[in-house]
Amino acid sequence: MARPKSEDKRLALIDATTRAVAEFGLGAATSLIARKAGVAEGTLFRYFATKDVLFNEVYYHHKQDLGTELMKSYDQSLPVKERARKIWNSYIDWGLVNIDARKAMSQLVVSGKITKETLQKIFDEFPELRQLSNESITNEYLTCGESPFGDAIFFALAETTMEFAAKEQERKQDYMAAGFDVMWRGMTKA
Amino acid sequence: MARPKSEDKRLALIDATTRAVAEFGLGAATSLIARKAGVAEGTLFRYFATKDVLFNEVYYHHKQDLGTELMKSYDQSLPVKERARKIWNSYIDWGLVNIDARKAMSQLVVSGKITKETLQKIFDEFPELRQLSNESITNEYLTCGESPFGDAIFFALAETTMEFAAKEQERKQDYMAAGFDVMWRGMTKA
Amino acid sequence: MARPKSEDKRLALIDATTRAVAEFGLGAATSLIARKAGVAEGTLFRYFATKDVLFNEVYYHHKQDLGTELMKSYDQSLPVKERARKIWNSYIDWGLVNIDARKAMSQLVVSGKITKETLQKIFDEFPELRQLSNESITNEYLTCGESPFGDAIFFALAETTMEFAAKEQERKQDYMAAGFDVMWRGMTKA
Amino acid sequence: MARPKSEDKRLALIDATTRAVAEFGLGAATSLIARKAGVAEGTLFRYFATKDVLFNEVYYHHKQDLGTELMKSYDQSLPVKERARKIWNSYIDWGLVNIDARKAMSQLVVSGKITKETLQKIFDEFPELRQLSNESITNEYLTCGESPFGDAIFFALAETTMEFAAKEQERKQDYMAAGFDVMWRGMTKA
DNA sequence: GATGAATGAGAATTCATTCAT
DNA sequence: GATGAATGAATTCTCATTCAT
Repeated sequence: MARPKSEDKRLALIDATTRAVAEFGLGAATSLIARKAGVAEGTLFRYFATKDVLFNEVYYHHKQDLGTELMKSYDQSLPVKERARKIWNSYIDWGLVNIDARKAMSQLVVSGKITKETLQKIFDEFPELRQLSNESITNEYLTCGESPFGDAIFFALAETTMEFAAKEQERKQDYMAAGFDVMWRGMTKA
Repeated sequence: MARPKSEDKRLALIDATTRAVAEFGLGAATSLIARKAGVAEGTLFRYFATKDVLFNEVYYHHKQDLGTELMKSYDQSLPVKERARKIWNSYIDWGLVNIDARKAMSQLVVSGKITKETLQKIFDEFPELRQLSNESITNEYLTCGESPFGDAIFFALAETTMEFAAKEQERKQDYMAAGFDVMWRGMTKA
Repeated sequence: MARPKSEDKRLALIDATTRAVAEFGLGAATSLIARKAGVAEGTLFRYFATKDVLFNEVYYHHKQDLGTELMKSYDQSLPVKERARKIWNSYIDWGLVNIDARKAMSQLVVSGKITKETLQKIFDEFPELRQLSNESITNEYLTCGESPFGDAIFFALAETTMEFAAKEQERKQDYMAAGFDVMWRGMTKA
Repeated sequence: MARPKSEDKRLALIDATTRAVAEFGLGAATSLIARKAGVAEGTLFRYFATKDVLFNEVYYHHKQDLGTELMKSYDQSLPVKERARKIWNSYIDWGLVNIDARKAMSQLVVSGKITKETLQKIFDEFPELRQLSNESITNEYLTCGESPFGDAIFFALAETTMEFAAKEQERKQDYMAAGFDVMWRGMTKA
């Protein structure tokens, strides 16, 4: 098969990259990453052709992980607001657990190193989640179905909420509720 | 006293850094920056001791510029909502004019290279702006005067709005209004 | 286990450094050293973490070489004076053969770049040689067993002798004998 | 006159260089030296055309200072041995007082940066001192009048003595006497 | 005559990537 | 397939020296 030998090593490299980027930024050396992953310097390049490819795969990996996590909370049977709140809470929780992933990704997004292809792949993968924001948004200034802006706002608010919840974990519940409140009141009509 | 150090060169370097970082990320070489600024490589280091110091000053410069710009729109005599809207609009406008600054800063914030001192200096500089969000926020989950979280949400929403307004400039007014709407409804009571 | 690190390259680098320092002083560029050694610039730093580490290893290498050489002349069965003379002659000879090493080391010793650890390592390595000067020194002003001062004098005289012997190699025997004479008469009683 | 304005500044620069080289080696930056001397960076080069010229003048300055100091102890009326001892003691004392000068000079001598002209100038300046060693040396292996080697040995022993006296100042008298003893016994006949 | 801003050629060191083992 | 030695271009930063003020 095309995929090289060990899936373990692949994951170890992705994990090591996440931690290295969280700690040292995008300038983290590939040799450091390899060391953190417990593999040889050269091995990294057998799994990922270049550092940028590695970065894209790291980004994709975590986004997918997050998406999967959120889907577990997606419950069609719930009323829209409760459906949204469950997703929201899962999102914040994921962020608090995957601190390094969040740090690494915040650098990756703005770096310009994540390709359109990577972004598209993720976009395509969880249509249900996007649908959710479509359902809840009702804003007179935006034509209906203006999902990308709604998505972005949802994420932006969630990111902000996470940041504060991470800093003051004991007030996590407060921030979670307050953030959701802002999001919900902001994005839905009356 | 020989030649005085030139404020022009300082500004040229800050501007060059902004453009270089917007285009190439934080890895942009100091030699490139110096070339863009029209000065010798060594000159850069007479104005900024290290690349990180340069980055901090670039960040500070733009934040201050933004703050000053917003303060021009700050009109105590207006009702709170209109006061907030004027600031909001100025913010979005600033972001659309200073595209490179915005790109550069988004990388700088998450990079971990901006020191606490720099952040504090900016924080201290525009107390009126922070007061504004205090006045408008009324959220049952947040104890009154929870300004930092409110600030952060304001900024996060504005950033998101800018991004979309920048991508589709012809719909700038729509995004501006929609963004403000989300912010206002989200952050104020009823 | 891939290629092993090559002892040849290590030695080539030490040799190249010795020659470069002898010719250009401690300011000799690492790029020049690498070129002289026939390796890439980066390679130098895989063998020696920094230029200073390289310098310490160069110093250690030659001191050890010298010590080993002297030990070959160490003959316990000879009367003390003859034992000392053999060592002395070996020392001068070593210096005349290893001209670059001597030049390089004279710069290294006074540079302050040789660490205490390096000096200690060498000190510990050839106890017999230090014992020799202990045996011969009998000076009424110094308490017996004042070896470090005796050692230093032995070396200082030998260095001086080498210098002159190197400049006028045809009179090497004269300088060798005269130097030893000064040393022996100076350091022993009657 | 040819000499530029202030002799004070000249001396301040020589002194600053001495201290800077003692502390940081020959790599000490000219800007640091200027700062230590309390003058502007550019001023240094109005007094000394290049860094190497500066180094030569520093060397010359201290050697001359030392020579002058020794000449104060030169007393033709004393018997040779006592004449020599007084000089010896002055030498050691000078070294203990001028620690930075000694450190700086030890680096300068071996650096290859001191020109033949500088060395010659000093050589010519104190003929009496060289004569002294001529008078005292009587070594069967060295043809009479072999002054340079005798000089060198005298200096080498004195340097070594200084080093130890500097390290253990409370035993200065012991080292002074022991060093002289070695020198005298070594260099004179019976 | 003094100043210190400006310069740009190097300096040491790093690092993504290649390739012999 | 894995390894890690080797590479050399690129990077940040330094510094002797020049020259406008």
